[in-house]
Amino acid sequence: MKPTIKDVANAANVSIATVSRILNKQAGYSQTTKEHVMGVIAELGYHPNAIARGLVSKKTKTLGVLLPNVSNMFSSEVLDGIEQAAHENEYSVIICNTDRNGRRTLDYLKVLGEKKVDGLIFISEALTSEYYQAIQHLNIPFVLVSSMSYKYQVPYIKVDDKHASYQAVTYLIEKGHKDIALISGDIDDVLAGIPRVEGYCQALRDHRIEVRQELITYGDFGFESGKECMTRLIQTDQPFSAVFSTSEEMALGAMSVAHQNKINIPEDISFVGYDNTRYAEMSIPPLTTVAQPLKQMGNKAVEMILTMLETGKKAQSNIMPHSIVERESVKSRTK
Amino acid sequence: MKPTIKDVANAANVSIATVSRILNKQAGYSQTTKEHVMGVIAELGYHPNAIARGLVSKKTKTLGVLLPNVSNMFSSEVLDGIEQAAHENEYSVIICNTDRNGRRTLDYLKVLGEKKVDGLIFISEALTSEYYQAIQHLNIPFVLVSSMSYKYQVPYIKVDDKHASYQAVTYLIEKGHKDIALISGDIDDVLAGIPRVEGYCQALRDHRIEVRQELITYGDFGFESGKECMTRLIQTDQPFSAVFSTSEEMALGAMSVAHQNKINIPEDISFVGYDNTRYAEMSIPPLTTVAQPLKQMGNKAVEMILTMLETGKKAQSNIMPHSIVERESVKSRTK
DNA sequence: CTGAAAGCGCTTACAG
DNA sequence: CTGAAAGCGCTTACAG
Repeated sequence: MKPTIKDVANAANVSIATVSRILNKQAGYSQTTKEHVMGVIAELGYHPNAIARGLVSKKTKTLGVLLPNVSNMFSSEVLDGIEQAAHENEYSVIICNTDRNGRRTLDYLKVLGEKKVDGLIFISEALTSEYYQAIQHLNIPFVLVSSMSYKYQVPYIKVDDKHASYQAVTYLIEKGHKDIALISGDIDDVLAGIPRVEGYCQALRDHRIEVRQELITYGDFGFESGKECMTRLIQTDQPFSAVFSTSEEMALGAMSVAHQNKINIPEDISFVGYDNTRYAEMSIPPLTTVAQPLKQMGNKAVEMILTMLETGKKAQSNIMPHSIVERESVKSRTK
Repeated sequence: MKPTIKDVANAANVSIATVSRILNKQAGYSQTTKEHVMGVIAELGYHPNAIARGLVSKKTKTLGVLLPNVSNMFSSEVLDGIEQAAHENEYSVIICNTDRNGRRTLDYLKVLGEKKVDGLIFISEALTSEYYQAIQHLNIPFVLVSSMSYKYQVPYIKVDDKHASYQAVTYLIEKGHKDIALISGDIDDVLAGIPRVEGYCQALRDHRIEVRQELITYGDFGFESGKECMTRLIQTDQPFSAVFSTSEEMALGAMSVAHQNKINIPEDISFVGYDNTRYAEMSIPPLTTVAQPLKQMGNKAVEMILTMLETGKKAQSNIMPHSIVERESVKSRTK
């Protein structure tokens, strides 16, 4: 069997207490015994049992992350950042694919509670009061990524959606576009839906361009819905020279439909996306897009959890900077 | 504080042993006491501590998965399948981003060992003898996904790479193509590199088409390398009407370069990819590709682990079926 | 500088 | 059908 702390204590002729102290770099042993014990540990190939340690220390050095979809670039890149920062700080991460399903989420919350994770990260999930209660009960730090709550005071980290959207549309206007269609996510989405629509409207108004409802369509952030929206847009027969899509996937869907309809990008219609996942540069043509620093947001999220773990206080929320990454999907009509 | 098993035992006036039995659905209590205890549990909002349970039962109900890259569609989709099957069987999954780095991988293996995961899954990682030794030492079931080992008898689950590649090229030949370029992954890659090149060569030979080295290029499976390969291919000045790329990302990279060079797809050059991640259908034009059942492979991998956990015996390896998914990136030149 | 002992929250023989 | 007790592998006062 695998050696335990007892085995090394016996072999080294010391008590398990001093082995423990040495392992945990606490004070209370001479340099000599330390060296001797370390030798025995190496010799025996001893590794501490994190489960036993967790039982007494009440710390598991693991974080739970709940996300709506693992095979989606947006969450993947945030997850990448989380995993990286976690590993650097010697934490593990357990992933939970909620599928945006309430029961599933609550179920995961139960499991994570039983497994005693030290902290929780929600990626782009709206925080229902049911979730909030459950987490409150767990009594561990948690943060929201690309989401926030008006009702509860929960630390979050996100981009200013309205502002980002405003800038994207302004960018298009500055490139000489006036007839700009919008492909938005869910209208009911208080976080990634409404604010981005507002940013769009505001930008138009600030430039004295009329907001036309026929040019606004609503999808669900996914590829298929982007296709549907674009199809509807084409069918309205309203002319437009550019489309701003509030997710990368919808932008790609819209571009596919454009391509099917022999619409040249950007000659006939310009496109601006949102997110800046790896696939923005992989599309044809490469997508100009509003960039969210996804990986950094993931890093930051674990930093926040760690701070909360250390200080016991709520971390401060962070609004991350966004930017426009110019590629080749927008045609300038200014000259 | 959170109630423990002791609290419910006290409140219910029974011993912790019977509470434990009820919780674990073992025999040894009357229906009456069961109901009574369940009532107390609900009332107290008691949840068992999985860490304590794990310490005695030697089972953590968690699996470790090591993958070279989390923000990559291939691994993401396999991971999705793993997470799903794990959750259905009440297992959690800890993700470890190895970055194809030996030290990192070994480090993760150490951590996973200390955290006592019940099983291990490697996604498209070559099994070095160093890894093998380390895992052997852990003494837990593990399986390889989209990989295998000639040296060690480790259960794996993958597609027949050579055959899949053979079929893709044959498909192109049947569509009337003779000058077919190849964009392969690493030449040194015994698993996803060489076999696919062999399949390509074999298909050509079987159809009495000369294999020309100038038409074979090597990348690293990534987008950028796909671009580079395509650039080189164009520069050789050798004519070709189709390219087969052994990864989706490289195919997308190659298509981007084609687009930049005003090469029409598929009118001028046809493309066939490999993997069939979600992005195959999202490209312009939608990519015809060799499909690997990624999500199913993930499902299957956990099934194998569970079987090994139950029977204590090595699971049988699985060769999963591949297929050609026809989309719009190949032009037929037969008529 | 070091050790004996209690305890973390469970499960599992063992005894009745 | 039920309980007392040992034990899983650690950490942490406490005492010396």
